[in-house]
Amino acid sequence: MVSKKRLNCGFSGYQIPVIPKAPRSARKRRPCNKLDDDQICAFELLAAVAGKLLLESESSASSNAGAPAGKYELADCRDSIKHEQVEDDKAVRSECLDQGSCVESAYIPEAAEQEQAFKNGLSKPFAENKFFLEHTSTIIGSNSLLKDWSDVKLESCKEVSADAQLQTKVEGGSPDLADPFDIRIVEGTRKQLDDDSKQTELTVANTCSIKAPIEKNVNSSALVNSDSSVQFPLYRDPVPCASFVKSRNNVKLGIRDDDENYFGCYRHSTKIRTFRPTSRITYRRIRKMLTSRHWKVAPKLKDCERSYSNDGVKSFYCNRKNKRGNERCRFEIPSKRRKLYDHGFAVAYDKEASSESISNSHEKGIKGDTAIPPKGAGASASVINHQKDPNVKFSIKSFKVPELYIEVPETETIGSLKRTVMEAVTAILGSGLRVGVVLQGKKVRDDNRTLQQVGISPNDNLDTLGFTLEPSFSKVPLSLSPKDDTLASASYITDQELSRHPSSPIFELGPPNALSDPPEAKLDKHDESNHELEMSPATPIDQSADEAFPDFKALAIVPPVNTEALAVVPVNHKNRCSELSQRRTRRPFSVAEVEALVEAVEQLGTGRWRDVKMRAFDNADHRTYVDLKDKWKTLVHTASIAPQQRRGEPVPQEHLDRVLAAHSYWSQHQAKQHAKQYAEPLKIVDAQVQNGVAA
DNA sequence: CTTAGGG
DNA sequence: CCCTAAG
Repeated sequence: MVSKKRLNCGFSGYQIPVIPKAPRSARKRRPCNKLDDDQICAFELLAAVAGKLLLESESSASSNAGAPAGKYELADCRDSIKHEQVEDDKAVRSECLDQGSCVESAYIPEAAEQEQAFKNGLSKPFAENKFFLEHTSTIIGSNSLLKDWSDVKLESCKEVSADAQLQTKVEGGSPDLADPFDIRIVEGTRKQLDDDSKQTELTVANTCSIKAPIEKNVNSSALVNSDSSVQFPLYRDPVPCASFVKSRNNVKLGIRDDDENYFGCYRHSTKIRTFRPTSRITYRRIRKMLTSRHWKVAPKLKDCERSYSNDGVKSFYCNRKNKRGNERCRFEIPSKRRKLYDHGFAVAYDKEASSESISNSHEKGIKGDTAIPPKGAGASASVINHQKDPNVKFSIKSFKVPELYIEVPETETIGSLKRTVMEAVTAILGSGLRVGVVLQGKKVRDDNRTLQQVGISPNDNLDTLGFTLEPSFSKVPLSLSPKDDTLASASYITDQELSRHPSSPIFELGPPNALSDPPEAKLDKHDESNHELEMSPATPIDQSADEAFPDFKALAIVPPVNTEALAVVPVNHKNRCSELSQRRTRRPFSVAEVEALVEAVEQLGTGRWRDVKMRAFDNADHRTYVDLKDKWKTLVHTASIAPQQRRGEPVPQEHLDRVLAAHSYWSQHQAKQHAKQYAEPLKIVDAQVQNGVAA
């Protein structure tokens, strides 16, 4: 098996999404993938286009968000594209949709190849077979499909003739993609394309790279208006700066997670066992399983960046290294992320797309209900109504973001401050966002109510309608039910750990009213399959002990509306735990913890970590006996090296001396008989009392 | 599940 | 911290 490390490192900046490109010889033989390569190819091409577009736009996102900034060259897909007709779409669909494994077998094995192909494509586009996608266009996946595709403009260098060709084919009911390089889809072809929506749909469903975007947008199909521009699904990772994520910037936001791992308002840490359906062990086991699966599934995917698949699970940790008052808060993002790409490349794709959404949303506002500008701020949304249209159309200029509290030393530089703010924002975004709907100043909490019921109609002037973004730092555990959430919510506030660690949080981020008014969300009726993802009243609560939580479908999925849409992408329904495999946040041991550990080991000796754990860290769920063992290991090492070589928070020499003494003692006495465990230690300690430590 | 160790 | 082999 491929080494994990290899998979995780070496990436800087955005990574190239592994977009399933063309089927190569290998893929063709893929047993699981019964789809005609051609079918996929056609879509893959589009996917590639979209991916490329996103990549491109990413770099220029800041400058020209909404302006049609020229065209983007697409990677050459010649090798990978097949030209044949799309066949029985139904057969195809049932086949792939019914077996989630299809995704795996279809893409994973060749991820490397695809990636390479993609890169190659980027580096050496064929002059004659270039595809262009207008910058302003984005691809919207929607169950209604092709009609949206009509908004995507693919231009071939060969132009007109090719153009005609395509249209002709389309009309024929089966778009012949024999020469994908000559495809040109323009507005005028909309209708023709509609005729083939079925086929497209099928293809989409079976194409990993596109699947995610589509499924997300499926829900919004109804809202997609005639605007010629197309938008990408907006729910993905809003973090614009990948480097942030990857570099372990330790910024602490809004949460306090001291040694005992508790979070001010959003995270609840203490014993969640009560509410936690599964034990830590079980949880870890799950993680483990998922992890292994992950490798199998997407051995080539890099996971330097976090992804936010709507159904994925991600962990979000904010922890402060220690309680020293002058220390800056930290927000650590696991650098070694391991994610499950249950949706194949969807994740990566989404990731890239997010940036696009960001840039677009700024200038163009958001249309449809799934759009959420990661960075929007201030202004609320306005609603544009069109008389005859039964649909309520929204044009969200920007979103109001939750309050953000940041505290930095006055000696900080502006640059540093900016960075901090950026990190804070990133943290919010990274943790997932929820959309809140505010009507006439009141928050509309019932997700099950229809627009009509709450008073939003196409003919009304909904000036009082607004949208907000709410951070969802924590995720609702997979098996946690709404009820449980409530419990958890109540408990976290009184978390005993809060009192135990009176140190004040340096950062606070998120809705100030988190405690009193925990964000809530009702389950979407339509959302059976997304059940676990539903946001619940306990959303803000954290399951401190666990590293990962089911992710909400933050943005994209928030306002799901269309039930059928889900049917299109059944594949991921059960893969909610996609990101359970994240590495735990690093939690350096505090001096106090070290002391406690030393104390316990002196008494119990090494080799009885479980006992040590119960004795000294019984209430620290985040410290497993393995952790303690590891810590002891490092302590011994630390104690045996020169002080200059030590890193991290310095451990008092006194403690280190005790470590060496205890280590030495227990090494000789090996695990003595239990009868001695309490007597011996005392002697030892006494013998080492040089430093005045009382036994 | 625990330990012990390597990574 | 993670992962695993062992017991």
